[in-house]
Amino acid sequence: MGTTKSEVFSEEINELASLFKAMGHPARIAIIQFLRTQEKCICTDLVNELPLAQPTISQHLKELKNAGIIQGSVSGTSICYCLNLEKISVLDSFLASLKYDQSATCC
Amino acid sequence: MGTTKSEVFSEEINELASLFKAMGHPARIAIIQFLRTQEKCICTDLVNELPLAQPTISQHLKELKNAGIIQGSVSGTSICYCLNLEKISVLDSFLASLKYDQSATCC
DNA sequence: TTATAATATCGTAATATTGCAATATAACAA
DNA sequence: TTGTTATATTGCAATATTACGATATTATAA
Repeated sequence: MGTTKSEVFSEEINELASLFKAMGHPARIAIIQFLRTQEKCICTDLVNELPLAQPTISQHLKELKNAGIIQGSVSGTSICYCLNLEKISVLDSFLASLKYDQSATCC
Repeated sequence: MGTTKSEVFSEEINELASLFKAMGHPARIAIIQFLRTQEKCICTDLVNELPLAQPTISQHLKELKNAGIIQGSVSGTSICYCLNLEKISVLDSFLASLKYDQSATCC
């Protein structure tokens, strides 16, 4: 126990869950919000922006990257991290599909 | 350590993160998907539908309820759980706001 | 009352996550 | 080369999550 039983669920469900999970942390939401407002984003900006240590931020960036929510391209000594709108759309479509089904609310 | 440093983030960010977190598990996505297709939903249906033990499903339902993503009303011996579209909208709006900001993609 | 059925709670083992100091790496500058 | 700056990785302690058996609760039925 302690491990999520992902084997028993469809790939689609697992993908959605891991995307949501990647966004399920305040630091990662803050990172995403900051990325939205920046033309380019390098990690140092985040270290100055967020009240977390550099290794912690690096770790959160890695998780967002693993989930595919952000992309990073090396740019000299720094790195440009950006949102991957395709993945955002996957979540957005899922949520939208819930909203447009009226029978979903019965309580 | 081991605890999320929520104190250092805004309430808005923490609320978004906890909603995303609540959806960040395949069983909970499956529950939400199942709720979407049902007129009414009682827990037994889920126990038959999902390959998880009853206490596990009950626990996941509780987490979704705590986050406000579903609502439950007692109906005799069983319980009718339903989606709370308001919370879904909170997430949906956040994601939509990311999509409509073109400067977000620079990589 | 006694049974039964539906759901919740408790307790706990296994595992995952979080945060960070220390350290490593990689690119550029002097 | 030697520094310096930006980011990543390692290791680890503290805490959280997951899954489920056992058990409790609650509502109705017999």
